[in-house]
Amino acid sequence: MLDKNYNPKDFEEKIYEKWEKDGDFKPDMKSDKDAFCIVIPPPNVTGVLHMGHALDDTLQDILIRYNRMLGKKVLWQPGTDHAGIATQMVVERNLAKEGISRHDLGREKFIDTVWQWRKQSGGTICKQLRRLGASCDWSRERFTMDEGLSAAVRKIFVKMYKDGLIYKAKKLVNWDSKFMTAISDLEVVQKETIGKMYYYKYPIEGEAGEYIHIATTRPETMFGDTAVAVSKNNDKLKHLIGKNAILPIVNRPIPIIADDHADPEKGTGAVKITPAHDFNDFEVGRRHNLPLINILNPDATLNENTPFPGLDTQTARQKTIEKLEELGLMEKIEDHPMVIPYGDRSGVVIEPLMTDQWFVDTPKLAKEAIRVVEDGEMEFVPKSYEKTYFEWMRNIQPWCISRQLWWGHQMPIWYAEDGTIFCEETEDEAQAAADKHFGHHVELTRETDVLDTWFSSGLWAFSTLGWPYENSEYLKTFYPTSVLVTGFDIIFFWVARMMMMSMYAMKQVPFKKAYIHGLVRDEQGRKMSKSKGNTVDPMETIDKYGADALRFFMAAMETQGRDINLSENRIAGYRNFATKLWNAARFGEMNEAKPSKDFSPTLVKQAINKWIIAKAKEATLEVTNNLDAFRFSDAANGVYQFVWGTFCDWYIEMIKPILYGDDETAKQETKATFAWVMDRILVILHPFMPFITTELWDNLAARDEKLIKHAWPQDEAIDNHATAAIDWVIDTVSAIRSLRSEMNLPASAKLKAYIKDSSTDVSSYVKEFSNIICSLSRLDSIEELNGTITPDMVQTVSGSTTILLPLKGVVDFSAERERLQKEIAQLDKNLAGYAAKLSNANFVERAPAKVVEEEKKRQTEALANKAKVEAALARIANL
RNA sequence: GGGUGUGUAGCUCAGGUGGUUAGAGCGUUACGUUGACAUCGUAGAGGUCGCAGGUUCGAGUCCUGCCACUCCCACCA
Repeated sequence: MLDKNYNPKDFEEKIYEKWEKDGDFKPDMKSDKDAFCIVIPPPNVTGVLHMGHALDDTLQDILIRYNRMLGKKVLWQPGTDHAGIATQMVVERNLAKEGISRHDLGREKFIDTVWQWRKQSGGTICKQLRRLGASCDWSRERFTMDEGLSAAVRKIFVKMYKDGLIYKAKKLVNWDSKFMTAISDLEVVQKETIGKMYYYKYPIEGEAGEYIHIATTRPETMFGDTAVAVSKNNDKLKHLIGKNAILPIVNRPIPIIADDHADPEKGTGAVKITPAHDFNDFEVGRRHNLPLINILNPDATLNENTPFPGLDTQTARQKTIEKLEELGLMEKIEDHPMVIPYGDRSGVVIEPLMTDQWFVDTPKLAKEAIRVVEDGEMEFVPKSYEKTYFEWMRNIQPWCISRQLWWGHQMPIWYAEDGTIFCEETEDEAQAAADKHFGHHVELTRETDVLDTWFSSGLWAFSTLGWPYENSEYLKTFYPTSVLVTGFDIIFFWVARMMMMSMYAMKQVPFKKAYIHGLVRDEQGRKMSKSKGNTVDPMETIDKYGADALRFFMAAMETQGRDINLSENRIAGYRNFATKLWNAARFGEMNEAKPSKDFSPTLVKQAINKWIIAKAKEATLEVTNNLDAFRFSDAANGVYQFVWGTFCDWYIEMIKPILYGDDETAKQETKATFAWVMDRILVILHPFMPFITTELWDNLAARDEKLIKHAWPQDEAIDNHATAAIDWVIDTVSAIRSLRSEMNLPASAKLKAYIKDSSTDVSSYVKEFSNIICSLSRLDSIEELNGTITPDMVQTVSGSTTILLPLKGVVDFSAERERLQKEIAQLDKNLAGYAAKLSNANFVERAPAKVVEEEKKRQTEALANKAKVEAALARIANL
């Protein structure tokens, strides 16, 4: 017996545990069916589930469950990411609470601490994914720092190094002074701010009283200046080219050079050049062979190349200005809108800094990654994201992969004392290579830098499947994977890197399709963030409304290319939908509608049952087609509409007279049909709402087979002729209900109704369905009009059918006249439209014959209806 | 500066290849406790589809321009 109330808490977790225990998420490797595989975008080990995950993983689970039911060999490969900076940050923060820094511990102990920390709290997000219903094969859970995945990292790294695709270079990189590491371009976020523009002047060497005027937003960097640039087309300033300016405070002469980087229209037309601290200046410096002077320490304080060693940049800036003012060189300070780079994780200002770093030659790797998308080997859904991808890939810069962190994959690089580099997968191999190279034993030291987290994530599609060491059945079976589902915000971080790394390592795309979705925003459409305090915890939502409601919300709201605004109201609405289904199932249970093995939908005799079977098959086809096209909202709304609007609102109401009547044959068939349709609903709803569907499946009958593995119905014949009769009943009932409501006929008023229609079909419908119609529209009786229309009959028209209600004494006829006038006005409006079209020779000649025919039919029908309404009006003219 | 997307009912949004009277949920109005469900039912009100042109027999849908907003990338000495 089902509980009176739908209470997801009672069964969701229990059901999940059973699935997992029974191994239902594992692919049947012996099956000869097609493979279907999704690798999960690995959440950070430090992470907790947020609404973005809830969306991403719901969509994946829908696809996974759908394909599993299609009978494919299905693997959803789960795992987590070690998330270098993020994790190190969290662990360091925890240590800081005890007053310990990572340096107190030393590298090895610190890394141990991270592993310990991962052990105790690393499983949180995977537990939360289980609450959501994610049917991942947890027995294959991977972590980017696992030995297997680390082996993959080492192998690829060495191969790339030997292929010349990884190299070390001294370059200007984005430097994060909080973590004291280089970061990639993508980890820098630009923020608009109102800063200051400082105007001051440098004296010209040997020309007393002559100055060159400078404008800068960062005066403190002047100690790193090694030139001033002026455009050779700058008539006002070009005479200074070739002379020297004297850098004030430090009194160092620097050349005034000609370079087009200096735009005569901007600032003062003269630009101070600081090659070691500005990306543009670096290029200018290279063109002119300028020396580089580094003025910063790794923590972004000024160094001993400046008069202010140890001061942070802000303080040094003030000091510099004071000095310039003392020297009488400061001219003015203006507000200036500008964009300042910040570290996306650290939140501190990013400094361009000259350091030795390791790079991947991404411009080279991008070529194949671009080609396979051009050739359609990998498709973006929606397709428009291709453009974003191409745009970025075609302008890609070398990727800085070295991080001066501790938590991550230490690079497999060893240095001999003379600096010779040996890159091998193991220390022994490196040693052997070094010894051979030098002809004798040499001491090696290992590179301390670790790799950017995204390096190992880039291998995720094949490293999780066992590459390179396991001779993996899984790799053979599931690679390339079927589809990747992820947010547009990590196309560059991850999708692009996976494409490049996979094409390089595997010579095959990592996934055949990439489904890209938007962001989950708050109710007002604002981005959710902890700092704004507008985040909603999916776990709380699940506690309150059930996982099924949250999942269905995500599916129903997911339309391609748009963000989703979270709406608690709407989630509650989908909880109500689950309640509705629950109660429909209870209705079946109370009426002993049990699924029967002998039942075949093709043998059904009664129109009502034929009708619902055809509708159920239509709904199935709709869901199937939409899921195949990744149209999640259309798929979800299709089931929703069928369950609530068709099955509950019409079918259940229509079969009540049968179930409470005494035609045993009809009753039995109806019960069996009900059960069949209920089962069908559970099947097609299962990918969206796995919990309630399973709970009902298991409770409504003894089953041979689990719902999660039940076959998805395919290639069904739909009897399109089976629906006409019941569609007519629905139209008729709707028309009568409207009429009753518009005329304010009390619900208690039991009425007689007459039907007038020339069609012989309708004659038989009236007899066959009179009890259904009466029950649904609260009539005493309904029959064909036998005789003439009496003046007190109020009429309404539906299609070719005229419905007449004798209402003498029940109704205010002036209101009825008004209603009929309104109806005539509406018909006139439509008729004018039809006439305009049909009298247009162009339309009649050029539109397809079918369209013209339809238009004529509509016109004829409207004319007939108008005549009827006018007649009705005439009849009651004097009442 | 380069690129992308969006603008449809009070609100949040659907409307693959142009073709009935433009849909849903929520909200709202009226009625209703009828033997699954008030987490409900029935009926209704509510839209010049951002603006202006164009293509077409026919445009919410295609094209051009404009307005407003979103996001991404680059850069601003």
